[in-house]
Amino acid sequence: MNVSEENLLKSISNDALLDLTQRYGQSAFGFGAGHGAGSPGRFPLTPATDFLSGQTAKSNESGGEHTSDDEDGFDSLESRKRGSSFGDDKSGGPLAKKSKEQRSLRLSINARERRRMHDLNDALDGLRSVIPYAHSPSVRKLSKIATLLLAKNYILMQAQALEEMRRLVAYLNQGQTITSTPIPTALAPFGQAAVYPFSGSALATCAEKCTTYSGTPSSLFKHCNDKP
DNA sequence: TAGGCCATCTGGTCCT
DNA sequence: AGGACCAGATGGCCTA
Repeated sequence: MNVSEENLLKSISNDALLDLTQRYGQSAFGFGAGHGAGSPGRFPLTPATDFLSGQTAKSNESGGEHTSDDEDGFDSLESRKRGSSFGDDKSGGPLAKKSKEQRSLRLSINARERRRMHDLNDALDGLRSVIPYAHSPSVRKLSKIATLLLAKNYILMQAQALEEMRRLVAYLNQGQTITSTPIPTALAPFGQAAVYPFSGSALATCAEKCTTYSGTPSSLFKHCNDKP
């Protein structure tokens, strides 16, 4: 990851991500063959506890199974569907001038790269399956960038919740009880409020969030209709 | 139709 | 040398 990408990720806040993911609930599932009529609508964030059950997505071991069409360079469905002229020696592509040996090498490299990207996408699918957003056929799949940003957000949320939990346990270990003694203000935010600073979290306006996180790249706020 | 997202190809660079 | 990784280019599909 280069520096600019890292800065981009660092600049994304919790709420920017919530908005970002909500944006993806407004249109039909839109990925490859999955395109189709879907009922528009926002997908609600599911409670974090739903994602703490220890469930893990199918592992994405590199070197896993691959379809045979990865091996020949031009038999993949996508390649044929695209009708790309890349490497098409019959249409005068870049490989037309190269020897049979060079072409074979190029096809091998292409297949390897394709396989690598498929592994990467499998890993992203695995990530999508364990981060908190509605997984439904009628809900559009998170984009790659949204997946990464939401995952980062989720990790930060979990880390913060864990810290709050530790503080609560430490407090209780001092001989206090929740029922007899009000929880100190410092511990009160344990839970959603700790990671969602806006009052009435679900009611926070886009403008409020955009203003608060003005450092967020504007491209991630394209959905915001009331941006200041 | 423009813009977003994606898959694929390609050449370069780095590592083993 | 071969493989992994990366970024740029290209074109297809979909949505607003």
